[in-house]
Amino acid sequence: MQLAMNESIGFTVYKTALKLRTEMMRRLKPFGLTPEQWTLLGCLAEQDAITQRELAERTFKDGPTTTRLLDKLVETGLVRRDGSASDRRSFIISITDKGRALRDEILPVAARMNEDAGNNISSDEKALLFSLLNKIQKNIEA
Amino acid sequence: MQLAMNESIGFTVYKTALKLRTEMMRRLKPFGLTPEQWTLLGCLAEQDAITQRELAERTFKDGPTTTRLLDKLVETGLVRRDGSASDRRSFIISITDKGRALRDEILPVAARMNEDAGNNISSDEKALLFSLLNKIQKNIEA
DNA sequence: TATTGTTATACTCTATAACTATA
DNA sequence: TATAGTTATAGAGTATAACAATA
Repeated sequence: MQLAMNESIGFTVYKTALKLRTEMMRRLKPFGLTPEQWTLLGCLAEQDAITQRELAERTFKDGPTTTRLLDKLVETGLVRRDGSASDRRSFIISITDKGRALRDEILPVAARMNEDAGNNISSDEKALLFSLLNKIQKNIEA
Repeated sequence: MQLAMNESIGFTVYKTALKLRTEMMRRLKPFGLTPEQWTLLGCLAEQDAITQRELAERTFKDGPTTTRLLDKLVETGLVRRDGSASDRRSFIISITDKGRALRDEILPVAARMNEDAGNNISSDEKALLFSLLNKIQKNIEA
């Protein structure tokens, strides 16, 4: 099975993802954020004032996960939930000044993480890696 | 951030891993196994009668996680925990006949999953993908 | 002293389904 | 009917620590 597992795309990708997440979690710990919370915060820093649903789609998270992650970010004052004027079912999610400041602090850490993960991997190889991973995702959705 | 997220190795690998796991979970549901339980069962089918510690190392799971997963597999009668004769601290983990039968049933499903995920990806590309993912893991460990 | 494995705590995230409120 | 979001439940992972039994 050692052989078969190492030939499994799912197992190999999953194992790599867990290691990456664990290391990112370690590096984000001083900032009090998890990798997933950071994904939302980083997304909002680029695209502010979007609905919860749109945020969920952009970060590829499902409804309940987004609700819980946002609860935490609101609780720590990094993000704001405002009722939508046009649709009273919706919330408009915005990043606060505190959230933006924290994001600016974390940005170099995230960049460094990406550099470390991609050490000794050429730009061409990285491009191919992204393209293959995207192809795999599309294969699964099909 | 849309841009930055798609340039992030961690985010892209993680997202791919989640999609793969979700689909695998769906396919394993009729057999009553989760992807992680399947990993243990498949490993044992190839390498029977190993210690719990060795199983954990082969599947890259930590102690508490392995304990919990094995509890479930023992409970459903797919796996056996026997005390080791040579080291009375250890358990020898074996797959039962029921476990082996289930494994034989699932094997083609797992193979099909791997084929589907790797659709339209050449052998050379797959080899490169595995090599890059392994390089990333080593980068993180360093 | 070190190792094997268990137990416990406290979080985190994901998937799914059921639910409320609104469109 | 469909959609936005919440809540509840269950499985999985991480981190940490403490612990018993054995080497």
